[in-house]
Amino acid sequence: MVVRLRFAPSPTGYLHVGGARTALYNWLLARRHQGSFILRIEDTDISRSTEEAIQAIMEDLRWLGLDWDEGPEVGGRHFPYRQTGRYALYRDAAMRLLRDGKAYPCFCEPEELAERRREALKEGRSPMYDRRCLSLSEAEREARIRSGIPYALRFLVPEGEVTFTDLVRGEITFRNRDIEDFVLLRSDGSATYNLAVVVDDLDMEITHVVRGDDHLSNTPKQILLYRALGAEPPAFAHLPMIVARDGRPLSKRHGDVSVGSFREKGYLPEAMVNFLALLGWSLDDSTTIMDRRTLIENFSLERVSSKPAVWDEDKLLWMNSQYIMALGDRELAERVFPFLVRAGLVKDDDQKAFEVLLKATPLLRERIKVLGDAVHLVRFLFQEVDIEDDARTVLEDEVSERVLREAGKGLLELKEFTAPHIETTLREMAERLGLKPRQAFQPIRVAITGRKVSPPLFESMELLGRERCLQRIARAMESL
RNA sequence: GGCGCAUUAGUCUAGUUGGCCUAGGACGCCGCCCUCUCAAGGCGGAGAUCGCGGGUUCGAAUCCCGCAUGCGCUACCA
Repeated sequence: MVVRLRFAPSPTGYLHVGGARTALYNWLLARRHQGSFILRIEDTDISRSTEEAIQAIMEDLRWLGLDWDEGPEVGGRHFPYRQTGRYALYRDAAMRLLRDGKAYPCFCEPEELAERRREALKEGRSPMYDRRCLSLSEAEREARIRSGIPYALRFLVPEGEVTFTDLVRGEITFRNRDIEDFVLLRSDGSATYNLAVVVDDLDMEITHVVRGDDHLSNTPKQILLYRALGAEPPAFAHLPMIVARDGRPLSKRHGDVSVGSFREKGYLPEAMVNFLALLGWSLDDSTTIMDRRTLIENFSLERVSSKPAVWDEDKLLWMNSQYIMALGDRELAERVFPFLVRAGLVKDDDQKAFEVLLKATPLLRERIKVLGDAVHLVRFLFQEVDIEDDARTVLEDEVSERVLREAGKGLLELKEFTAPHIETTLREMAERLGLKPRQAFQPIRVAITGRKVSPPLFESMELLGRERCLQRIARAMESL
């Protein structure tokens, strides 16, 4: 069997990490079994859906490397891939159910229903729809329809129960009497979510529905719909939610968890994918770093955990640093460069600046966890320094002036201005002055980079060049 | 209120059919080494009576029952 999986976000906002993981698992499964991965936009809620959100979601998916075989911008046999425009399909299905006596019109007004719900809840009863419109006589029903009273279409939930095997959690049973006659078509004629997904998944021949845990309770309704439409339901798998440390669902309160924000901070998509994959799934008892290929070859729903995963940004950060360390010089420089541009340190097309960055890359690699970290580490290479306040105290030490003066002299006389020579000279100087390396080098570091923390001093100096090093040392002395 | 799902260290998890678990790996944390700062790296360490209470069994994190807690659904939202 050719598997077909889909990711069906509703474009009411950006893509967050939970959605990204759902998309990833679907994609992984599709790739693993040489099936299709479909992107479908669930914009039935027109008032909350935006075009920007659709674009942003697609951009984030592409950044993660989750390409879709069918969907917006790539097309496919089941066009269109957003629910707006598929109304006819939903209506046809609904009308078929109505004709078959599996659905019925409901004339109750929303306000009235809400009121009844409140009452039921207050009295401790289940707030289920009481089916009052089901008992309307045929004549009465006709009369109301003819007089133009707006009505919704409700699904007539049959008796019995629904049992299905969730690929993650096993067998689950719901009693139909706990399910109310839910609305299929709103009184304005639009389809509700439960009708739309079923019709779409059916039409798009989806074989596996892999989605968040929050849809588990919707599943029996959808299975009932499949049966009523005379179709076989797909396989279902419900992923545990991703929650914050306090155990609550991730939300804005817990910081920015949009995929885009991680991209902007300088996380690598491959690290993101690796980390996301491990949030609820594991290969074995010890493997943590896995490339895309390994993921594809090994991913399976059987090894998906059923308990909620806590979003642990510390671990993501560590993982990102692992991926950064594995990058080659040029590759890393190319990825870092745009961050320098954005920080205003260099111009987009500054080839010379890129070459400088490329040479600095080996000094950076083990010192940054996200690409954005590079900015403050290499700033001194592209900008005159402004000595930071807490670095100032280093210069206030009484030995500083002597160190800077001697260093300046030594460097001036240096034949070759390269890291090894600089190091030899400065170490000799330190010894001459009876100073520990740290005492001798910190003032120089501050003078050169403006900060107490920097890439290795001697290499940094070589990169900067003798001229500018001497200038900075002189300037630091003046400021004393 | 009803229904459903979940419960191994601060965190991600391993633990597929009960014994090889004196519960394994990773992040984080602590200490030492290395060292021009910061990292990276090396070595070592603390941290879980497997939510609680019963039961089945020679033997349970693993099976059964109950309870508690958390989360989800219970919309003419998705």
